[in-house]
Amino acid sequence: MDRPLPDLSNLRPAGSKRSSKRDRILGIFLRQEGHLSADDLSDLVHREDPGVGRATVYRTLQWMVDAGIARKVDFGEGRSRFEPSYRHPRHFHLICTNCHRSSEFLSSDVEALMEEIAAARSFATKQAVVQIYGTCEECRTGVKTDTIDGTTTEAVFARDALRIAIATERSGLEFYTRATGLTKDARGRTVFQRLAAEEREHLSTLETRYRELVANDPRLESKPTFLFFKGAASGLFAEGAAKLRDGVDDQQALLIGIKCERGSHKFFKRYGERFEDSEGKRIFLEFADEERAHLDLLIREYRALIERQGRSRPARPAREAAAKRRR
Amino acid sequence: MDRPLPDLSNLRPAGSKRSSKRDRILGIFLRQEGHLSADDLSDLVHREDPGVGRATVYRTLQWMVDAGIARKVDFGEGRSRFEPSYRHPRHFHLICTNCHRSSEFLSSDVEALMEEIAAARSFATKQAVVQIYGTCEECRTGVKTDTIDGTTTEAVFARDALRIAIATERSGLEFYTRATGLTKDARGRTVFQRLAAEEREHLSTLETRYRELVANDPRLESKPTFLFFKGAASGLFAEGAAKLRDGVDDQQALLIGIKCERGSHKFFKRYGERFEDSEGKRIFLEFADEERAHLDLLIREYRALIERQGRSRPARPAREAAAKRRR
DNA sequence: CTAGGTGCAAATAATTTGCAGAGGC
DNA sequence: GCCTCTGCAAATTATTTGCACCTAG
Repeated sequence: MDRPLPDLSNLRPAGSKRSSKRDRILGIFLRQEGHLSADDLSDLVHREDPGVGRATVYRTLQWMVDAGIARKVDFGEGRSRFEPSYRHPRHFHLICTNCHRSSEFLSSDVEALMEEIAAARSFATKQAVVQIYGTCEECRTGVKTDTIDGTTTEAVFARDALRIAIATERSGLEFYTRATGLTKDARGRTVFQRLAAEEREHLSTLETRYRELVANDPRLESKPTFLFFKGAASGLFAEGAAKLRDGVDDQQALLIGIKCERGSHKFFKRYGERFEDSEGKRIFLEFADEERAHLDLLIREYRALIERQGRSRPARPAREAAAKRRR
Repeated sequence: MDRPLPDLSNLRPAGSKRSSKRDRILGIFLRQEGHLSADDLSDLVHREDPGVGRATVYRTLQWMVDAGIARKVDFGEGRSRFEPSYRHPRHFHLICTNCHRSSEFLSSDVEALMEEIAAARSFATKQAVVQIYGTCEECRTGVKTDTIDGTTTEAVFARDALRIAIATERSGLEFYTRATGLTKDARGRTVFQRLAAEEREHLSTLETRYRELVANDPRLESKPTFLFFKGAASGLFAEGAAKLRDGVDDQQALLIGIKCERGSHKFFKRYGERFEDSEGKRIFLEFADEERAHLDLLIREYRALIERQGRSRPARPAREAAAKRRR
């Protein structure tokens, strides 16, 4: 279970020096999993090098937080804990008040709601803390359960990112397949066909990647969900496909496709951007690019259709909206 | 702005005694607004009665938390703060890292998501903490804004409860009005008519109550939203009304109505129950009862319709489901 | 009378700081 | 050589506890 350790050799916050002690503390910190308190870390360091003072550990932790290597978390125990942020997405916590272990999760839905609330209060959010206190399954039933700890978060996050991307692709594929069948205009049909083919191809790429990831660590598949998302993106296409069923003309079909791709692009971009470098981040960002390409294709096609039809009235707002989203 | 102070004379957690000091500390605590630290409170108490030791303040605060009079909150400052829980619903916080003030909010949507997440991890939730750290409007723009503090939370909560109830009633009224127009069966029409009439009546009751509340404190109306809900309940009826527009038969209309009332009842009940005694709580619980009555009426009518039609097949599952929700 | 409640001072516990010496650049 | 880092011990801050005394029930 050795994690690739980051190359932090160039990491040096403003006006700070390297030092062997600091390097050692950092190394030990990154090698640990879970949430260490300053004292925990100090003890660990002492075991390897008794000549390191507690104050230095505190100072180094502060430095790590400033440098973005670590994050301070507070579980209301009257002391701070620290977690590495390298390749470790920002997340929320479920905290067992019985065994004092914590398990991590992320919810795009909760984040979206918090953003809305902050916006409603004109509050500029810097950071959000979500902590659910209670009793974990193991403490209640005695049955050992697969957990997500600091060591596995990254892999589980990548797994969930892939799952979401795959679900979205599937949903998109169905949408475009259906749209192809419905479109009357030959040119429009070609576009939908092309998009369907692309989705199919990406889908198989993603599925292969998923299989590889799981093959790497077979326990991965049974780990609980880390990223909760409630179909934020994949739901869009399902909704779009449902609308197609109600019967729409070519122009409407394109508009629905545009809406889906735009929403999807936005979701994946936003999610990809908020993470530290990680596989999951890369999956989201790559996927966002693809959705973006589809979106551009659809918009181009939509404009062409409008021109051919001479129905330019609805074109203007759509183009403006598209331009706005882009800035 | 004097708040009615609670009658806590009988308040006495297991094996505890009255004492004049404790009463004095409690009184001062309840008279304050905002989130006091133990030291803040200790200083306040000293001003009135210098003969009270800091330790007693700490002990009394602990006692208040045990007795459910106060709640401990931790804003990551390295010390605890306390807020009164009497007539003060559990809530979440927006915390300004600049002026160190905090403002309160509640989101049924966030809570619902957290419940789902906890359930997915088989985690028994005891308490949830949601804190949004950032910069408040006033600190950014310099413009004073209406805020919600400990003193006003209860009134704002009541206002929001009424607003939600009113929105739901409006939405329900529209639903039943439309359903009345659509129903072919005379008896079914009577039921919808009756429900529409009831909604209209309740609506005017609620609106009167809202006007009274606002008349009591004119600043109330401009206070920011405390309870965010995203149409959790009122959205149901809008959805139902949309379905009616697609054309449904009497039986389906009843089923849609049942679904709406059930969702609405559940929402208001759940919300009402989670609060300490307060106007908002009462509004929610009364409203839940009303929705419940409507639900029963609709279910009764649905059964009668099924019997008359001799189409008993779908009746069974619907009744069972209804029975299940009831336990 | 007796189980709590209370003040005071001392104890803990987590974290910070002053200072003199060590070490990176 | 200068500026930062480091250890150590002392200081600070929030909170708890021991103990002798006090008070409500």
